[in-house]
Amino acid sequence: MTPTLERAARTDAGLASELRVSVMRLRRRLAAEREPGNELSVGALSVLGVLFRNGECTVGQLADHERVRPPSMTRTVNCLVDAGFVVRRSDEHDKRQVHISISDQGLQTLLADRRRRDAWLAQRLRELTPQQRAVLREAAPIIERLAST
Amino acid sequence: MTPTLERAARTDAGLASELRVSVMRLRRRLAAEREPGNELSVGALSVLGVLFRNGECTVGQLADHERVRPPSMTRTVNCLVDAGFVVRRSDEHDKRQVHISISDQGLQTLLADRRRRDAWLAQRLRELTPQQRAVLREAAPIIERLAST
DNA sequence: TATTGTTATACTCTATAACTATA
DNA sequence: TATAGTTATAGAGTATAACAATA
Repeated sequence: MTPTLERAARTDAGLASELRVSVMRLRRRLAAEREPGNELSVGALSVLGVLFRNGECTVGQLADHERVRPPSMTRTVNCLVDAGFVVRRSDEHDKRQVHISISDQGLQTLLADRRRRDAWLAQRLRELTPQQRAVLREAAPIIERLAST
Repeated sequence: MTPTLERAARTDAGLASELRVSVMRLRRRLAAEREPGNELSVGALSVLGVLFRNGECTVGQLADHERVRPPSMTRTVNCLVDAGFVVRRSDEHDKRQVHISISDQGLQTLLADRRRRDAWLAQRLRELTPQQRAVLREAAPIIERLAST
């Protein structure tokens, strides 16, 4: 069908190119799925997820985990604090550090919001074959690993 | 190892969540790989790729293909025209339409730039096992399809 | 001096709304 | 009236540089 693309994908560079473009497009599509009036950005939701899974983190740890610069994470955390979804706590021993943890309200919002945000993608996934879903199930952690290198 | 996550990924909603976050992170990591002084944005490169593969397109077709709004595509095309990488051509029959095609300079830049841009990801891919690369080779077109639904 | 986080500022990419020209 | 594209403007998310507080 598309011999040039298929051949290209067999090389590392061709696969890199294909994967890069497809990831770019899906991310853009996902970002466009935000519902009107939704106060949580994609990045903020991701931070809530980290706090939920890993527990309390410092701003620096969150920045490293999300692969953004500290000022960007400060801004995201400010939004979450203003919304009452996380709480700041100063470290007793090293007063430079600020610990962030998810609040009850943040947890409830995370779960509800995640369900809502994932609805679009989950519906698209349901339209795939079980084999295709199995491929993505294997691919997701590999992509995650690529991103965290 | 991570029983909660693995269990979650077996449901469509869990897979959606995992895939969404990993795609977000990889995209951000890729965007950060832009070399200093590089005049081509990720979106502009993608447009050059479309023109290379599909030949001449209208602005509207490019906007649809890249899933952006017409004004965004106009801006991207303007950058490419200014750089001499594409050329505009008015339709003879319907003067509202503008056809865009890649120039020789654009093609050379596309190929060189793609090699350079993919270098980081290709290196990461080389660090994977052949099995993992095979999974990604299967996953890329599925992800592309998810994005274009 | 080095580290942690914040503030100030600017850049990139995208969107919506309003507009022009053409059909 | 409807369509293709552009211009004007705004918003979201990110970055770098400079700064404050603490170690």
